[in-house]
Amino acid sequence: MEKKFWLFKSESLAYSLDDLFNEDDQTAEWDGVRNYQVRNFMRDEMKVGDAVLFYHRNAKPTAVVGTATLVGESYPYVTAWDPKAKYYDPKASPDNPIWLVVDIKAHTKFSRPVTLAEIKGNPVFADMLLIRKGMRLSVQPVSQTDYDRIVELGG
DNA sequence: GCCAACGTTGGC
DNA sequence: GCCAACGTTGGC
Repeated sequence: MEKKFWLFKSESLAYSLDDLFNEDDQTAEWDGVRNYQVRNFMRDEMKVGDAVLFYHRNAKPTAVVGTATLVGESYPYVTAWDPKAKYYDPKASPDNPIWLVVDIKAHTKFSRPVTLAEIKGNPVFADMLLIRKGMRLSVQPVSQTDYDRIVELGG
């Protein structure tokens, strides 16, 4: 299966790339997805070894700050049907989990953030979903070309 | 904190 | 199946 490339948006105040590096094995469950398009990406397209750009929103500045790696395929978010769960969804059930999670492992921290302003200002990134209509997707595919460019800029 | 853009829900 | 109301995202 061909390797794919993604951009994961994180609320940096709630969960930053440093937090991910501080986890055991630098690995964490990416939960809280509540968008069907993103769910379908997770279900249908994410594979072990896919590469992830880690993006901080609500940071100063908003920027891609490093990379991570998908360490497993998606699996049901089993606590969604538990009323006490952080991301409780009354429509979820063991027969119909609805929502999925994936595990990602921190890979690199850029020597400098690649800011949204920089990406917007550079015509080579004009096709990125990040700055287009799909801006609101919290997880989105990126092309290998754009991935490589951003990694090169970030060092 | 504001608010525009977009997704989801629910009445009909 | 339409679409208005409502909720969420996310840049600023």
